[in-house]
Amino acid sequence: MLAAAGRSGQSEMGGDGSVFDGDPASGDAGFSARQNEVLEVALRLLVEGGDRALTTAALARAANCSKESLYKWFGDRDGLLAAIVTHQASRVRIIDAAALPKTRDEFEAALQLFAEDLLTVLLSDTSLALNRLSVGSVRGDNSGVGAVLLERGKRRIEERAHRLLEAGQAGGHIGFADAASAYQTLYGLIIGDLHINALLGDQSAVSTLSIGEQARGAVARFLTLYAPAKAGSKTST
Amino acid sequence: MLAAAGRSGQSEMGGDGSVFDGDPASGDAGFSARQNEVLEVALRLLVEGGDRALTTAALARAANCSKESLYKWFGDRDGLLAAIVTHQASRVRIIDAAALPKTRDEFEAALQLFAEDLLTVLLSDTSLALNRLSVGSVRGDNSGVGAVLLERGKRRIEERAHRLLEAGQAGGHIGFADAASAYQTLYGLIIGDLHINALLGDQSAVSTLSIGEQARGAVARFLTLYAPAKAGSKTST
DNA sequence: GCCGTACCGTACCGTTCGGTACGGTACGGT
DNA sequence: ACCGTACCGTACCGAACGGTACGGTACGGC
Repeated sequence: MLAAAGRSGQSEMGGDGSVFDGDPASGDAGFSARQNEVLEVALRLLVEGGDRALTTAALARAANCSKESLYKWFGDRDGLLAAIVTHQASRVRIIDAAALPKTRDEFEAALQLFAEDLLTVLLSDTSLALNRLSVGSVRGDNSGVGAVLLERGKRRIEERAHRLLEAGQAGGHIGFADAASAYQTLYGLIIGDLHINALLGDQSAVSTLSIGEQARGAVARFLTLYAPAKAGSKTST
Repeated sequence: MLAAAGRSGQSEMGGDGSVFDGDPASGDAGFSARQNEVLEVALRLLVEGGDRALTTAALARAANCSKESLYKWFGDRDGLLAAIVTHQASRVRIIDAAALPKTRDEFEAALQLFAEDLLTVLLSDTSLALNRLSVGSVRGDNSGVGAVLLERGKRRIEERAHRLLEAGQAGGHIGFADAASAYQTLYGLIIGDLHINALLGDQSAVSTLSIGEQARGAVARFLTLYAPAKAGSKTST
């Protein structure tokens, strides 16, 4: 199982306004060019038609490749799904370390950017399709595609957030005792019930509020809660 | 489609500490005793084995009923799934109207109870299985089991929360301009990323923190944000 | 005693899908 | 000219599943 899945992050960069890399074939993750091409088509099928639309036959036909090649490359249908997740994860921009915020304004801006990125990614058609797929394939003791998505997607975002929070505390902009708890609060404030609603097919999800507005509100609330020099909260628990 | 699914809420009651009714066959929702019995078995199969374990043949065998009866009762496999969701929704206790909180302490207690209930329900095996099922069956333009779950499950909780928040504002315990926004904040603070993690099969979900602790923290943060007479927050947005 | 109703158990059908096998082709190396 | 590699396209197989049909049985009404 999981025949082809190696290599970790490399060659990160991001400059434009999008969270995704523009070039469909740039986010190498250990697959050949042809394989990435096929995975791209698979992803498209998945987004358009959901789980059941992604049959090996349909993928072979849509991608102009043979089923035999699919099984040679990915070994298994689950291997294919895992490969899709890995492939997509390598396409998401993760602003790495480097320019950690120093001033208060920089910190707030970084927080805002993180919130917007999180919302953009989590509510994108691609991510929703992938999450639906992963959620649907969790069987009892786990260890399926869901685990792959958790590892390749969520964990990385979580790490970025942790670094950001640590930097904020180091700079004296925020104060917290438990980083994990603080992160969970931040996540909750940003996402709310938007993600699960979107996953369940509720179209109204974000349309009411722009992503920028939603992110701004979340950041403001987060700072209200965790900014140290402000109001006299007794920090329960 | 959706052959047997009528009748709305009726005969609500709840007294013990659990969020679920104890009697498996009490939460009538328009189905006969035998049908509820079968739905109960279906729910068990779904929880134990996920989507793919719930085949009509397997259900018929496990519940000692014939496939023909299944199709007579629920018309369709989707009808069966919808019936399962409806059936389970009728089993969840929704503390209705009546004793709305007056004093500040009552309000906080009600908030705490709401948070604990929400966590208990959303992280229960049953709810997770149902959510996985619903999420997995969202095809493009929606209108599947996901919609049913949204309508029968989430909306009702949302309404309860709204009444609670309104009561809190009426009593002067909290202040907000937009109820929907306040609810979303409350939801986010309570759930965070626990729900999606649990849906993806992450066992560690709640084990770290007890539900009571998690709820307490969320309520404290919510009150910090929305209590009017406390610190001088400028209520952004 | 007769009939209708509701149900069970089993067998059956058509379709779909994962996975395999086979023949054919382009291409680069030697 | 020959061969290995990598690939495509198609056909095929076996299993599983949704859905239907049929025979049999318990039971209540009359």
